[in-house]
Amino acid sequence: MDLMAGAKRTHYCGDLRSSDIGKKVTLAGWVQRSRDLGSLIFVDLRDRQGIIQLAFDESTAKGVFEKAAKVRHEYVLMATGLVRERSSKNKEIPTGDIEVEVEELKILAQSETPPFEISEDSQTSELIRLKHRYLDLRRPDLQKNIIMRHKISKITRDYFDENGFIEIETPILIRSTPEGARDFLVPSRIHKGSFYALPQSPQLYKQLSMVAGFDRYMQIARCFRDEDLRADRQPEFTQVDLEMSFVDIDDVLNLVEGYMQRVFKDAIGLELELPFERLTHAQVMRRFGSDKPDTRFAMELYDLSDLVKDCGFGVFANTIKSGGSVQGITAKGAFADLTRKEIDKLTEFVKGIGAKGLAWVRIDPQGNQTSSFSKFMTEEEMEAILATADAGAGDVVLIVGDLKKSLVYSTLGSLRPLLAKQLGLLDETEYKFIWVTEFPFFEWDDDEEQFVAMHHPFTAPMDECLDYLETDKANVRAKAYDLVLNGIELSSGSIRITDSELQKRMFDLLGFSDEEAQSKFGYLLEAFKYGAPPHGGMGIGLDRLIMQMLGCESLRDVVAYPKIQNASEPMTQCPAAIDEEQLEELGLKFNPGQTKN
RNA sequence: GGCCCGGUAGUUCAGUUGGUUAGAACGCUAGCCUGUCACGCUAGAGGCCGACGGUUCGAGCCCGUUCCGGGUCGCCA
Repeated sequence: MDLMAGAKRTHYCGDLRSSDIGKKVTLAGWVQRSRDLGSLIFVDLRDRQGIIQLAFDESTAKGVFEKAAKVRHEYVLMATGLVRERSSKNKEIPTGDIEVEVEELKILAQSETPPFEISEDSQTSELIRLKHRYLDLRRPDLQKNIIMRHKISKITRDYFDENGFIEIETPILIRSTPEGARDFLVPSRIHKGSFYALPQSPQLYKQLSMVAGFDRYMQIARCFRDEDLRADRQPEFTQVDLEMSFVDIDDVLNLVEGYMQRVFKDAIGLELELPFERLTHAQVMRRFGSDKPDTRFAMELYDLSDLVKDCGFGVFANTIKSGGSVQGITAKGAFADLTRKEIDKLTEFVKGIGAKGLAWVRIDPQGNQTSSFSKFMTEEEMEAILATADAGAGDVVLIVGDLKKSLVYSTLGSLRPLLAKQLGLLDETEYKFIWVTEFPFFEWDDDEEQFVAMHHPFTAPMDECLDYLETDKANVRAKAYDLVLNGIELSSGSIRITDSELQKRMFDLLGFSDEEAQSKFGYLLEAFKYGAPPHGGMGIGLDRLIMQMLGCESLRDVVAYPKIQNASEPMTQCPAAIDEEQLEELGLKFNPGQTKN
């Protein structure tokens, strides 16, 4: 049976308007809802553009009317008829002034009752929706997101094309590199016992493409990381990956700013002001306690170490005497919100992330103080603290001290966004970008008790740090930069090392022997022997960007077929066991004793 | 791996100090209905109260274990 015999769709349901009145149209779509009034039937037909009302009444041919009466949720229909003005209009929908007086009706497919209603703002649990993602994706909000994603991808390609970039597809089956996140591995059938890895990013290939002379490369690249999931972290994700030759930091930053401006304007009609604020890593840490601060609100950190070093409160004084740090933030006007009980919750929170505790001062609207530590302090000392804290009536001061300055930062840095959310300081419609530059080159690793590379080993140090790479590791800064949007790390990049002498120094510093460097990155080092242009680039998290632009809470709302928290996909139930024969063919044996880690 | 929250009709939820036959709304089925648009009215079907074990005369409710989902910390150069 040829269901479509002779029929061609002429319009999308959601595109019809009053201007189409009198036209004969053929529509195809899914039944959103039908209202059977006896000898009058209305069917709301939905396609990706929207909904139109089909009308069946006494003038409808009998066979057609009876077919309309049989229609149920999510049946697939093709309807032909005349667009006419409605006798009673519906102001709620764009097509509410018109309807289609149906002459011919085909039921192209029936549908079982769906497990959940296909509607905007679904209240149904995500698991049930993901098991039937093809139904979930019929919902207008997800349709909108996925279509917007398409649009953003197109704008992205257009922008980079216009700026002379060439899209190059890099391999998905690549060599595993031991650095960074855990690799997804793919066993080789031909080379038994050997494995491909899925790329965490096209990093090395894009650098090789610079050596190859492509000069400006970009790719909308799928990347893979075998790490635990979060609301903003999927095991496979998409990156706008780019690399440019003959550039320094500013060139990359300027280009990416231009991209952001373009994509926000063309996709959601928002004009971003350039340039974005550029702050060094040291500056953002000192001011916000985080390398990806949300700068839509202030609540900046201040250092109380000098003020409390001789004070009567032993916790503070001893911390400073032992070389630690005491710092605070002030929640302006938070007296009513931050009750004792709420502060207790915050204390639990900070203990959960490693802090010893939380000292606090609450000032009521009349100016009366209550505090967790004032009984140990003189009046002058308290006054000095409140002056630095810029705290007055109605404010709450929160103070953290620790031997490790980094812990003080991370605690207050985590407290800031939490408080901002709780106190309603966040403007959901605001987009605040900042560049964080000059990341430290090395990071102190408590476990290994040594400095380790914070970035991949080809990241170039800042020029002025070249003199003391070996002698003052803590102060070596990299030509590495992040773009942060509303407290979310959107993208990350660097200028790379292309000088073989410098590269050798870096490997020495990072504890790579020549042999190790050769065996891990030999092909890149070899390539660099044949004329490597200076280059640098960036990877922009496309999923996160879209998520932010659309105001979504989870990546799953902007990825068509996402994984859930345990890294599986409920619809296809992957990952799944494979046949014995498949294992055998790969020369693999499953060891059930090692299923738990 | 740790911590927090959740799991009761198809869906979203309520369920009192532990006490007869576990409810509501929407959805579904059938009938009626000429301007609905969350149509209306009438009737009906639909439950392993996540699973296992324990306490008890009696468990949706209390205890233990476990499974599943969400968030988060670790992790993510």
